[in-house]
Amino acid sequence: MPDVKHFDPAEVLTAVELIFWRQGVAATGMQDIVAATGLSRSSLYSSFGGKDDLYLAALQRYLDRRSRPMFDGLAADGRGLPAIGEFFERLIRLRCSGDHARWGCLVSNAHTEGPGEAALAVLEQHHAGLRGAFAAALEVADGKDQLRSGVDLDGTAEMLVLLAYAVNLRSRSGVDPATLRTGVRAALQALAG
Amino acid sequence: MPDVKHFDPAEVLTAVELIFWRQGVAATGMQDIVAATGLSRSSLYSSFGGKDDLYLAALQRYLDRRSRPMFDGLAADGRGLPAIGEFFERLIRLRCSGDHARWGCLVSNAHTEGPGEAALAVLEQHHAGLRGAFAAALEVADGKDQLRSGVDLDGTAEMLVLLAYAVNLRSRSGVDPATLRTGVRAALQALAG
DNA sequence: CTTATCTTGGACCAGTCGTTCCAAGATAAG
DNA sequence: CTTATCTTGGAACGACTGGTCCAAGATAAG
Repeated sequence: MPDVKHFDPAEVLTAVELIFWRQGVAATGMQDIVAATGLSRSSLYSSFGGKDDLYLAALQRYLDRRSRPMFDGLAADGRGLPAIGEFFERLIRLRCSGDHARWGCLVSNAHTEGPGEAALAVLEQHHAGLRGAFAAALEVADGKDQLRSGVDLDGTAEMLVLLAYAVNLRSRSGVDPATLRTGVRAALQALAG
Repeated sequence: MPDVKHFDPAEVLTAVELIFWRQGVAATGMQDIVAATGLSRSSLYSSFGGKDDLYLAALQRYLDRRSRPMFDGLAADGRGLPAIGEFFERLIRLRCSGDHARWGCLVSNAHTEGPGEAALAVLEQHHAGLRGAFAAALEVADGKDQLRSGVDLDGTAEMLVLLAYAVNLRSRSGVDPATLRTGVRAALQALAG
């Protein structure tokens, strides 16, 4: 008897994710979302709730569909240090060129958007996921004797996560990707000795 | 003949700097600035221009009065690696405790505020200043044989800058300062070998 | 086709945005 | 004190904010 939705929720959330990613939450009005999705306010509010709910859903979706696959790829890569190098290489390319150049990372950007409790939980998921992936790659590297002796694996995983955040942040300023590469390379060389 | 200003512009700019620093540009209304400074809109607009001009002035002031002294202190510190370690120690303490805990760094935060040309120029000044300070400290460290052989000084300076940005960013999530310290310490240990 | 139920477009809400403007107040030279 | 000039408080501006509401439209079971 009832009517059914005239749109695909997943598709809509992707559009929302993109607009928040590029512009940030504060700079994005519901009007922009209406325009970007083609939906009316009624449909948006009845299906997703208000702006904050929309943002949270976009954040979670970004983590699940964009970040997590990268993390999993890194964790599953059995090469050790080269896997970490390639991760950063891909990250820098992603952040500085292509469709999303200079957008940074939606989750990193969220740090400066005055995230609420729920958003902070997503940040924590993101951090733990990336740190875990680095830790896995470092353990492999250690097993393959790719690391200098005496390297603190936990601390180094944390350091690499920080480096990734910085790449995300700095990419929004339009920094030269070569500059980012020199920084990352210096970190990895210091580990390999 | 003319009247004179009934306030101290420097004092007002400090209040503006604090509010932008804590809340971000987008989340701060002119009303907030009126309340924080005690001035009326007329005085604000006639003396400083609009919101964007105020932000730019606050950004520049932050760089000159807060960042630059830290940079200069680091560059002038003759101890080499320990100077870098203490810089990060002070940074983490500043970002995670005290009056400005969880505020991050106004310049780092600016990356996600859709900075215009003028603001980007300040970001560049900031980056160059911090990088120069790290480079100076690294050169001292190298002269004192505190560094492993084969360390790329330029790349390492860039890496340390990235680390500082990440500390600033992550501090806004309320991260445990001890976690930040382990990451920083891992980076420095990798340099010292 | 009827009917019950959900969705949808778009008008509409009060509140806030950054900004402008002007009369009233303050100032100091003459 | 007069007067010229600048500053100041506060009202007002149109545009836009996130959010609500309801009549009209779409849907599919009976």
